Amino acid sequence: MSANSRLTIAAHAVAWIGLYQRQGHAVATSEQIATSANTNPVVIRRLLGELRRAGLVESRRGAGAGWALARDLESITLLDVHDAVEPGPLFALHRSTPDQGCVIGYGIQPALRGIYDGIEENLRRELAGVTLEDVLREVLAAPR
Amino acid sequence: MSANSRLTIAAHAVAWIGLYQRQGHAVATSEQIATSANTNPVVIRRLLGELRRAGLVESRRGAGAGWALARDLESITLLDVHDAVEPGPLFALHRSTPDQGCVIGYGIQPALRGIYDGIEENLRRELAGVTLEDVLREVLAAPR
DNA sequence: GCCGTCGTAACGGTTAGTGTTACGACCGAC
DNA sequence: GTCGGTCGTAACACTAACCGTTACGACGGC
Repeated sequence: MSANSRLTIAAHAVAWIGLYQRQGHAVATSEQIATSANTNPVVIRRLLGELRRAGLVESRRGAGAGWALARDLESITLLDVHDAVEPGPLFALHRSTPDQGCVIGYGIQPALRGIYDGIEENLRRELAGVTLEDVLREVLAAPR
Repeated sequence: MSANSRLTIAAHAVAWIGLYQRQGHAVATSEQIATSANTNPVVIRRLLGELRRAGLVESRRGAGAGWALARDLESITLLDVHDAVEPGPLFALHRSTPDQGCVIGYGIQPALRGIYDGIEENLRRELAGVTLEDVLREVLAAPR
């Protein structure tokens, strides 16, 4: 499947809440975020729910309810968001285990797993090096 | 994203052909490779067809037909295979363009694209650092 | 009690990957 | 020239994931 946009929408939501809070508001609603991201409020609530389980945001219910950051933008990295909304590995191995009687079939999975693990570890380091504060700064730096 | 196994199966096929040729055989059939990878010959032919378009393998038709490497295992990298069988980007942006009247919605796509591009460039460097010769060596190094 | 928002279930549409069948195209062997 | 094995590719069904949408109960400030 072509890549999905879960990380993008989740990062969008977190940056939006962060900026909104800096403007003096206590909470942001899924409706507001959905308007900015041009999607459905339920999509936002689902993603933010996963971020809440990861301890990145908090939600309040009842009247005047909405979402707030649980941590500073500086302490939230793209890796945090990624791990919260993207469970699977980057590359998958065979769907059904290859022929264990074949030399290649026997050794290919350990070999590729080792290679893939190293690559994914590097990817995670990259994602961990970008905070949502960085993202917001670059967003605000866009020329109009 | 639920990862797919196209890169894995394609690398499996290339390594299999490479080893088979070292054992003195001229060509490998999709049937043989499919048996090793525990999948369907058509799946192998489809993937190898993309590798052929990328200039990594060659195919012969008619009787005694099959597949052969077009280049040395040492000169084929995981990046070559990846580019041949995985067209899309790693992370996708918004499906529908965000609200351009919103500060976040306006700047988020350029910001994320820049970040994503840097990460993908690093991923490509990693993949380019692993040859199919490396893969085959690690495959054969598996203890029985 | 009212009303706005979250939380979540349920459903359908879209897309991609995968497995499978089928059949024509091709070509070496004989 | 025929035969038989393999590629090349279309076609279809199945699965899974993501996404959008509707609906409705839960919650809590007012």
